[in-house]
Amino acid sequence: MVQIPKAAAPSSTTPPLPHSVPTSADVARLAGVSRATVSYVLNNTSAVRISEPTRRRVRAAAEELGYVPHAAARSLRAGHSRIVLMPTPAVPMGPLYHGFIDELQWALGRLDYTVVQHGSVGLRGEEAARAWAELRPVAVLVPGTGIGPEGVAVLRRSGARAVVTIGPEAVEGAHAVLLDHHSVGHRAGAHLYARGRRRIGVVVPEERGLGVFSRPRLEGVRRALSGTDGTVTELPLGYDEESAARLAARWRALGLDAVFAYNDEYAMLLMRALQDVGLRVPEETAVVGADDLMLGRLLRPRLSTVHIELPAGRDLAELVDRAVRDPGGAPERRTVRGATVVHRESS
Amino acid sequence: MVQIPKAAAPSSTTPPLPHSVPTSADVARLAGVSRATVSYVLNNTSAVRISEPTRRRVRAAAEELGYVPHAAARSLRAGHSRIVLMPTPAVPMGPLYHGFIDELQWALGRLDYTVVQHGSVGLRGEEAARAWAELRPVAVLVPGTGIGPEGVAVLRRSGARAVVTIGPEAVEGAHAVLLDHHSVGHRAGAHLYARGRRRIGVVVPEERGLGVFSRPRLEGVRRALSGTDGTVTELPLGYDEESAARLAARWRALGLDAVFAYNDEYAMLLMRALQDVGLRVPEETAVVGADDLMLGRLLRPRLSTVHIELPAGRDLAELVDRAVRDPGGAPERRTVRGATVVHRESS
DNA sequence: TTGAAAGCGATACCAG
DNA sequence: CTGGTATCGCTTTCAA
Repeated sequence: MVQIPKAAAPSSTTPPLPHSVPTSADVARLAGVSRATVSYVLNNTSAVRISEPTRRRVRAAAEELGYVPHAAARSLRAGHSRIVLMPTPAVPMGPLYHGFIDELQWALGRLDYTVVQHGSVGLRGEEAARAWAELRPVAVLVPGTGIGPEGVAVLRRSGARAVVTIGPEAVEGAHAVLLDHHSVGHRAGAHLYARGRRRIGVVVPEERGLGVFSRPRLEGVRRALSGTDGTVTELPLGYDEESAARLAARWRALGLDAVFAYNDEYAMLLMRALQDVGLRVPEETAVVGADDLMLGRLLRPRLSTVHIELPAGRDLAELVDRAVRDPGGAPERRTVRGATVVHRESS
Repeated sequence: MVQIPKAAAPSSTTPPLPHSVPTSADVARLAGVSRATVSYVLNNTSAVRISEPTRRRVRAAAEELGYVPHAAARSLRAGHSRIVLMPTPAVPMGPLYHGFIDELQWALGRLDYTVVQHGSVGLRGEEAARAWAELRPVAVLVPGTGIGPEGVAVLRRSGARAVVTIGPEAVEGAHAVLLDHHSVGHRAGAHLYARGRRRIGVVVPEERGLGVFSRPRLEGVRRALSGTDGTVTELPLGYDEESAARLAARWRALGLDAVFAYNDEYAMLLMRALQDVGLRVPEETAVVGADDLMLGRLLRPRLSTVHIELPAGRDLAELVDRAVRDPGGAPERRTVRGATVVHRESS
């Protein structure tokens, strides 16, 4: 552990500042009052009346010293924090997800929570949960499948009053926002079938970690076509031009008349490659993406897509807040079924 | 402030757990040793030799109770944290930036820092700095222009051993990674001029907050053309199809033969709109983007772009680590000049 | 209206 | 080798 001398010998570049961080005791000393009074004034404690002159002296002293309260000390004393922890997913997420996180963060901020994104490098399961628990968050929002029942238990034991998973499956003991990837695939499959397509390809990204999302989407397409004369073909695809070109090269051999491309970005990649080998979209092959990015509207043909209605950041923030206030409540499971096909020109 | 009873009356759904969080004292009690010994064992303190049987008893007790150390208490005692704070920029950032952040977070994690992203809702300048300072981070990485010299001073006074700004301009007292947007524009301008274009438009996004980046880029184009027979026209553009369509509708009237579109996303938006009104790219109008996203390679014509060489997350992480270990060192200013034109088909 | 003091959880010194 | 104990910065009774 690094040694930090409490007061370094003033270097020549920093003349007059031995530079120890001011505490409330320093403020008290300067204002000529007790630390208690400082606390009362700075927190506007209503249960106690402090004379106006005293208040002014305290505030002035705090200002002069540049006093900033110490969050860790405060929450140690209080016995709880306002930290909402969000592990950063190891998987590269798209713009849809990033937008969602931004909104959520903003909404939680409004409710006076401090959002902490924690990149847990290479830790998994219980080990990761333990690392998160050290921060004693009041709530934990876990995207994807970064946690199991044991992990949830660890967090609850460490005082987390709410654990919410955001992903394809629920976890014992935690609240869950269930992103129904299955229905995303199902909608896409049904749409393509309804438009007369029968031999349907489904892109499965090769990027590791995406399987959690792509598998249920694939499964959804399968389900949509089961019992019909339609067939489903799995198409591994890496997110790069060569991979797409390779796939496009053997496209005619595959004999497919439609493809659900996992999401809009893979769809753009693949559609481009198909057009480059002379395939006509949608005449010879229909293409459907997902996520409804701006991008899709700009393609020619305009990309059909599955619009996914993520929960508003505000709603999720309120779910968290409710769970924190009533930690005894039964785990809420909220399934997001907002998948709808946006039919444009590519299908 | 919310009142949280220390031990809630066990609700009917949670039968046998009054559920107070285990502390090192609990572990000590269960293991039949003192808290000191627990600390020694759990931290593998080498200065002190503890007998193997005792170690086992302590570890077993910790395991049984599900003990997790309390980060706040620890760093309170230690007098410093390993927190690196990164305020989330209020401005919507693109995939380039998100990738950079991910990498940085990962690299800092490897150096055993805890990265905390803090969404400071609506706070600005010194006020924001104060909110950040409450967490007593050992270092603060500020993207964009979220902080001034006073803010830096607040953070340093609160014990931050390194403040690094990542953006277009340096701030007194802080280390700086200078993203040279000026040269991005300059490169684009010079490229277009060299290819015979003379009446050059420059897209300026209407989205608020992007001005910090777009202004220097515009200025760079101006500089590249100053003293030549080329002209520069400022083109406000919102990130939506209508705005692009409006701009495209009056394009011929503008009499431009080239446009630097701020970045690849705006470039795609605009190029699409131009093509939709029958303009040929690049014959009638050349288009250049920036950021070198995958997206650009997929467009037809393939999008020329300015590739921006962001510092590797690893390098920046090392800069932070160095600054933390030697807080007296003079502020490093590292200018990122890695802007190079990638000439494809649209120019 | 203000002050003294206890204590949150963990660590590290100094005795034993 | 192990156990008291002071301490980090802050809040909050309880007394004065």
